[in-house]
Amino acid sequence: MHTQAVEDYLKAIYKLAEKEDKVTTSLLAEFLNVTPASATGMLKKLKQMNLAVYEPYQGVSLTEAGQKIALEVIRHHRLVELYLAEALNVPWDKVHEEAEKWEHVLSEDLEDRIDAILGHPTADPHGAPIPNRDGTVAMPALNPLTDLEAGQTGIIAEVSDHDSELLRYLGDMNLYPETEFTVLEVAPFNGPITIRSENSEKILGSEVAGYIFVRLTE
Amino acid sequence: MHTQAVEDYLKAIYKLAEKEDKVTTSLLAEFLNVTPASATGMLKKLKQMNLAVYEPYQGVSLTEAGQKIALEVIRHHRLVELYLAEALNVPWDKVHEEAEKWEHVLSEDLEDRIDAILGHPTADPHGAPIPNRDGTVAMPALNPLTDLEAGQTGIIAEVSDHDSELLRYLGDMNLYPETEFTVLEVAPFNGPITIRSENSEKILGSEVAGYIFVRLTE
DNA sequence: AATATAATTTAGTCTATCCTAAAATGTTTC
DNA sequence: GAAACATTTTAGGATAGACTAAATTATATT
Repeated sequence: MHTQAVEDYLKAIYKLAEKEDKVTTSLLAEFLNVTPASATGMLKKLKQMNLAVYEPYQGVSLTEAGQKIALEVIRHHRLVELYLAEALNVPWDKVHEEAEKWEHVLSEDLEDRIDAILGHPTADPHGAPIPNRDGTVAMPALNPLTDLEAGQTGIIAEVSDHDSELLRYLGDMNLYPETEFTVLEVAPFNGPITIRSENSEKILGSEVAGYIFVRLTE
Repeated sequence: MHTQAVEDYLKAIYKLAEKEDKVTTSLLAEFLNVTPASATGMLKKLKQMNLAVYEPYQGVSLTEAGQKIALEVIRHHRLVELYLAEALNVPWDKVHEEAEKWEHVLSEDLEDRIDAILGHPTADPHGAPIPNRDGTVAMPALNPLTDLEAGQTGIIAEVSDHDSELLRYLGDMNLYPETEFTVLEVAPFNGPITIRSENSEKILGSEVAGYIFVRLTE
């Protein structure tokens, strides 16, 4: 087994690599709330363990072995999030924080039991895909809500889970994954976006809208 | 929050103090699978944190603050054990090992949810009492099965949970807590004990019988 | 009471992970 | 292409918790 710090670094590198084209030491350090010097130290160790490809000043990427572990940790995290929400009624703005601790202590046996009880789910409460046991992940192409234009219809697929205040705000408006909506108006200059869902109109600032990712239905 | 090691030591001291009249450094070290030197080091730290009363060569005991933490950890452990058994169908010989990890990451919020879902239970799957939130524990006086004589009737109250092979063995014979039985025969010289429960006769060696604690019914 | 044995503590290392401060390397700008 | 600035690495320390080996203290035996 690897230490929690190793798992956290691998997960962070994986997640950053999804968004950024190059994962730098400082980016990683900021994401994990450590100093760049600490990140450098860990990167050397990950390299030595053959979990990461790293050359000084060149940024990092994961080896196959490293990615496998990262995906396992993410799978644990998202399964736990969903389990907490479904079975223990933990509000969706709190599941991330709890899962952050639980992901490191989940045995494979328990993972299987939770997976089965949940009916082999494919997404966590925020809509993020749950990797399969074999290390594959379905990654549908999604659009940020800010990309849509008036008249378009879609379904909320995923929302960013890092800010629990955002989640509470969205929860108050009943904007959860799988919610259908129609864009009524998009104000210019990054202005607010007005949508209709469940027969009520909601106005979202562009920052919030940028954290919501959707699947277009027409 | 305290470190996991601190919590483990406090729990170990508490548990040992239940059985032994003096908790020595080497006893503690053996229980936790560390060297006596390591235990000495931690005891100094626990003393400094006002969690334990410790004088070199005199053994340890817990302060009120230390006992409170120990009981919280034990409460977490036993609630998790029961939850794993009831909600996730984890076999009773495996719950201890899993709970050993989970007890340290359980938030108070989640503890309350689990407690409520289980209906505020008073005993874990092995019959061990679950401490209350306020730090009180019901400790009924129990007798080891080896103390009974032929003709006596009782109910299994608790079984030792440290050896999972023992648990599997007892499980195979359907000897779980709350099982009623009658002692049919006690062979002399620490010989086997024959009991009848659920209409079948079972013969238990004295070692096994010593790990079973009962409530007399007549 | 003296010695032998057992238990315990001290002293000094080791690993993991973090930190700060300083040095080195890269990048941008003129 | 050289200064100015940003990024990254190196060097040196801190803390937690474990270890081994040696020293100390307690207990048991005669």
